[in-house]
Amino acid sequence: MPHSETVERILDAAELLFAEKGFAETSLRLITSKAEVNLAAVNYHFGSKKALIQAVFARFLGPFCQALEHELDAYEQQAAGTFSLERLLAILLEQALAIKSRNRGDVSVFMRLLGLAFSERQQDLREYLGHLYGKLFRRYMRLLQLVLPKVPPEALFWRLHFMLGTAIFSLSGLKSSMAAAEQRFNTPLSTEQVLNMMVAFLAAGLRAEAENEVLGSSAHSN
Amino acid sequence: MPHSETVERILDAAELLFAEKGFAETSLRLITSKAEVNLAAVNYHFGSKKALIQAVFARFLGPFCQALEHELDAYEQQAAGTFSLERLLAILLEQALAIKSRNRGDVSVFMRLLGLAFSERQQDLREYLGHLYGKLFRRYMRLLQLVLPKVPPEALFWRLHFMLGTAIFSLSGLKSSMAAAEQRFNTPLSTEQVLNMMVAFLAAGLRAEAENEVLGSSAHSN
DNA sequence: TGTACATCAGTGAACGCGCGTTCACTGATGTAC
DNA sequence: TGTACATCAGTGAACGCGCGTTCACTGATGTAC
Repeated sequence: MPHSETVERILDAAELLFAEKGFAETSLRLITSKAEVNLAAVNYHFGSKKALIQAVFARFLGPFCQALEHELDAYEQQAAGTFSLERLLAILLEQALAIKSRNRGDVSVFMRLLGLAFSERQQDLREYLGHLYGKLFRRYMRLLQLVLPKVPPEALFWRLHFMLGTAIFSLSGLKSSMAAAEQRFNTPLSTEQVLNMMVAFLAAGLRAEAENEVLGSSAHSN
Repeated sequence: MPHSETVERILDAAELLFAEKGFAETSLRLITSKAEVNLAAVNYHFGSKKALIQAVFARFLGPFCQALEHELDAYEQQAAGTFSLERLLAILLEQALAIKSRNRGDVSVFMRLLGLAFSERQQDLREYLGHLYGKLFRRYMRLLQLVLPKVPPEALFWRLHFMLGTAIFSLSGLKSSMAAAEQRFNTPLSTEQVLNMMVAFLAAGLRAEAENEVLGSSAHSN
């Protein structure tokens, strides 16, 4: 998929529209008319709608993972054994935030796309991403474990899932939540302030002492 | 929308298929053939696909909210001023779990539908739900505030969003995550054990001390 | 320098298909007199 | 008890529409000789 202006315009339009409406509800006609490009150009350059979806993900996840990897390298060298959980979380969120300005979008676009990858019926997309970025995911998990030696690996696995949920879900709807918060409390917050709150929330959750059994075991087995 | 066997069969099929594939990718033909019912029956009984979607939500959210309200009543009377955060969270998750056995589904169905309500382009669905269940949501938030007097309301608002994300996201993919965990650690967990871990994670996150500024304020403004 | 050909980004119109919805109709059940 | 009519759940076939994809084609640019 080499570069031409048409290719870039299609990717730009598709990225925004997918984030806004999901894959199924975004037609090629909508994408090409927003991109001011011929309808047939998508199939000419990408082959199919499915391949366009993968190209959209490759274009924004590639730089994100590269930058994250680079930041982790730098931090590992500099911090040399004295990692901070908060800093590790902040690095992750900062990279998500950095993607936004690169793509003239806001974080929600990035996070909504990530959310789609998990929630939509795109099994092959998930496999494709897992194959490309699984290594980085495992590296991040290893770093977290290093910082949280007292948390058993099984618990860490689940807490990482909980954390993913918080990040993807809350940042997907960040704009509308910020509007709701401002209307309610009359004090506008910056994205950075919200992310700082999120880091505090996640760090405390990840550090939690071992759980009690609070659910009634009367509960309904699976 | 009174009761007839046909109506129930349509709702059952639609509930499962919507949870599995989303709204746009679930056609009426698919629903009616799974329900073994005539194609025209959906429009006959519900009027439109959109109205069917709302009916699906009303059917499972109604009982859920009623049960939750009832449990909160009981707990408020019994605990009389000595609430526990963990118990409050457990009550919420127990009700989600109870819905599952009522509907012969598993929790994922319930949570995936909830997730759809937040993520799909169904603005009127969200308004409809907000109107019906906003009161209960605010009651729950008030109870949380009571248990967490040291957390400022603004922070609690955000932490509640973070918590929603964890619950909806992780429980949506619960089955596949549990399979992945079992493959990785060779020790099968029950749904209740996962939920206990989630309560511990959320309780610690909700209780977190005030946040530090860990994000570089070099960051890109919104 | 000129001509023939290959390459390739892009186009316009059409393809068949599955979609949500509509409509005239059926057949069973209940009600009025 | 019998007949006429109303109601209503359900049906089969068709409607127009928007979808992703295909295809023959154009026109500009580069290459070979």
